[in-house]
Amino acid sequence: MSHDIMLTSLRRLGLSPDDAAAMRAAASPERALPKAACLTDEGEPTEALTILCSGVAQAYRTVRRGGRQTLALFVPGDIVDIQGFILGRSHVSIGAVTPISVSQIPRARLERLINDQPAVGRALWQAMAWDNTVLQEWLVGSGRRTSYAQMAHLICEISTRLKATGAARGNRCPFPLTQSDMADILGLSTVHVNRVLQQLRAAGLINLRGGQLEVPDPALLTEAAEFNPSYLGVRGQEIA
Amino acid sequence: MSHDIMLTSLRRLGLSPDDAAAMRAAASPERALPKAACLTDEGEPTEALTILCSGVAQAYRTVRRGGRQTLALFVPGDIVDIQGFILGRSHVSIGAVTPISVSQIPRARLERLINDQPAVGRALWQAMAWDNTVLQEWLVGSGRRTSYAQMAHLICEISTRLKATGAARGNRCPFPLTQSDMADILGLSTVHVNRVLQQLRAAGLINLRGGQLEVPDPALLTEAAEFNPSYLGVRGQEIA
DNA sequence: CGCAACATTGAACGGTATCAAGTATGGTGG
DNA sequence: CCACCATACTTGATACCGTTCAATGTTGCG
Repeated sequence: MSHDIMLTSLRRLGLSPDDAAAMRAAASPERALPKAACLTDEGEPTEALTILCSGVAQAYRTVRRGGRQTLALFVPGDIVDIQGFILGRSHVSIGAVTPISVSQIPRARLERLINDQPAVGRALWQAMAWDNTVLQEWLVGSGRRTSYAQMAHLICEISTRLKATGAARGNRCPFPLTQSDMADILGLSTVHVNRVLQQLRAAGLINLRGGQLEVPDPALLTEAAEFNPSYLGVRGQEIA
Repeated sequence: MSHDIMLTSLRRLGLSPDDAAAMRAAASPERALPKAACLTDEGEPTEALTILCSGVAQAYRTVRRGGRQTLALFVPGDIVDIQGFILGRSHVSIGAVTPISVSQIPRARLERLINDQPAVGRALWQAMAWDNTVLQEWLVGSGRRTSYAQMAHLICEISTRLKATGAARGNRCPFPLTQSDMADILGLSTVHVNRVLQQLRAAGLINLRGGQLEVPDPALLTEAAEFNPSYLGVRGQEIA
């Protein structure tokens, strides 16, 4: 089932059915990791391309004072740390936010594939460019948005990306992050996250409870978040 | 002279002499733009790859409330907005911080080059990955560093990158940013930038005056900035 | 049932923005 | 050579947003 997610998301990167199938064929069986597990550490050589099959993962950097900064979130179907693959060494740590399962393509096999099928390299290059637009959007949020808009934006982004994997019913979707996860991700205190969520609830923008998110009026939330899904590229598109 | 900067920096991306020369040959003559000029606007199709030959440029996104957020800085030799090239459309605006001059390679010619010489595409892909590490570092700064460390970090980054273009004598180098430029880039008020710079001066870390930066003890500044130049990749390496 | 994780609340502190002047510095026309 | 102006830089007072510390409530699970 989650192997299908891998194929679907590769196809959505613009790969032909053959190329996507070739990549899936090169991938190892799924491996499960518990919540908070660390997949790779900052500075390690990257010997494989990792694809997230289930759960939520994050890329982060640790900082002397003040713990760590989340740099990217990954939902099922996402390729994790393409940058580490192309540079040969990861500049970020990868951790599991929830329990996850991943599949990997060894470097040698992927390099051969890229060499034989230039479209594969091109698709990965583009995927990295989209990762970059997401990072830019986060920097805009961190630098120029109120915590209120940032929270709204995070909720929009996560729910949009999760919906694209097919994990939604109507205007409800699972929301796997706890308040402390969000605090960690946005660099806010858990206390403040709690208060901002209450504001969002009071404004009628969200209904978040027990891992389930309901957005009564998506247009209103989008407005408050200054959210424009175009930066998500292929990730913003629903699965047919 | 600045055409040499282009060749040098292409070589530093890992391109062979032939590939670098081919790219230089494909590039248009330099075009000059005044300070504050806008090279491309958010959302425009990207029909060429742009290389900065002189001056300082920035990529930024405009935000409803609160002006704009700088997402990248470019110094001579840098390729501007590779992401826009690969995605076909720029998601950021490019502006001149100081007067600049640029040279461009039309999309069609570059696509042909990438097709014929896979190493060219690979080098651009890697260059984009390094852009990504810089962006990550900025997000870390924005999210987890004090304005004091952020300022110190910006100064380290800019001076390191400028030095790599050969624009330094001993521990002095030109520093082309005004205090309001820095405020704009870091998302601080000019007032606060001024105060933080005074702290840095008082601590004996920098000597900044009239567009010239002196760093009495680089190790001290690096320490205060939590600056580790490894994230700059090839940009951090001095020209031999 | 009891524990652990998650969520909520209040009070006080601090960093940074904002507003509002004031002080160099350098270039330009008379 | 000087008066003038624009740009860059500096300074002080005040307000607000988000943190920190310290509890307290709530939920779900073994």
